[in-house]
Amino acid sequence: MFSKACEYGIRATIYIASQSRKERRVGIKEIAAFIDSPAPFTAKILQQLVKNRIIDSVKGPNGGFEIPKDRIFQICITDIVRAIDGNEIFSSCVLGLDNCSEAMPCPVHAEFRSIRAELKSLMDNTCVATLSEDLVKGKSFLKV
Amino acid sequence: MFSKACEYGIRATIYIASQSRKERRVGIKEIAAFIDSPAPFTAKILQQLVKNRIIDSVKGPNGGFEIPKDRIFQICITDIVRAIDGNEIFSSCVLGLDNCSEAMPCPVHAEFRSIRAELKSLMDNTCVATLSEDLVKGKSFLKV
DNA sequence: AATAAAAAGGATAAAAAGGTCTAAAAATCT
DNA sequence: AGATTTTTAGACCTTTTTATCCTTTTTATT
Repeated sequence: MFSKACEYGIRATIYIASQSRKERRVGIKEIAAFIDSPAPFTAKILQQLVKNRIIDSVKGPNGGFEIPKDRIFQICITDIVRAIDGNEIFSSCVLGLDNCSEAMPCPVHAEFRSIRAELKSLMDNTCVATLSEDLVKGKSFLKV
Repeated sequence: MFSKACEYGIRATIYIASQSRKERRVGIKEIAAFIDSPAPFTAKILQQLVKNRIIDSVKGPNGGFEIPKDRIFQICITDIVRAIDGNEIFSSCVLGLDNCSEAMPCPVHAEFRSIRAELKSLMDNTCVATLSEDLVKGKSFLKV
């Protein structure tokens, strides 16, 4: 469904959010260890998230990544996916046709219409605040 | 969502089914031209589908690929996807965790539970007969 | 029997995704 | 100011996916 990069990106964002709730900035090594991902690769992905204004970074001693507290309520899964995998997952044809549309639909176009809308809606309405809250409470996990 | 191989596999199966309805066997070149896919690569994918008893092949002059008429009602999208991409799409964690489960869920596990079930149900209940019928009637398309 | 037509199989190549490494830049602390 | 810590940036490597090509096998037709 998502690329590896996107999976790591979502997991990292949720972890950073969980720590930002406690006013803690976290470094790349800590993030990679907590979400069980390759550190250098994860660093690359976080750079993309910084450029897309999803997370903030601070260099130097006591630096790291963080998310302003109010912003964790605004960031939804869609934002992270768009920043890393782009818009294709929402817009492209299930069977890979270049110009699939209501006027010239692929054979499964109608069948997938509503489920794709549901998926989009789900991702639009699931914010990082909720996801990180569950993590903090020990109700969800980011590795194993 | 699906690999390129799987997209071609589904498109090819629908086209073969549409011709099998008319008792026509079709060769790889015709299939690739109709669904606008690379012929040698598509041939490889069809081999997998033959091994998985989704389609039949006949060698020699007037040979090609076909699907017994009654079988087009039994083949669903799930069958094709399983034969090519395997079961991961149905079973693996959205965020890539190895042991994501109800007991140790990833942060989006609950959110995606019902939509994944819907997706599975949709794919289980969409058969090649319906899809090829729409194609024959000119209501759906397999290229451009 | 010879020929031609078609899929099957295997080796190879190109492109994309996934992942690593090192040097540079920025910020803090002493 | 200098040393240290941390992100940033870019080049590089590896694996997987996508795609091609050539030979072999099978079958039908003449």
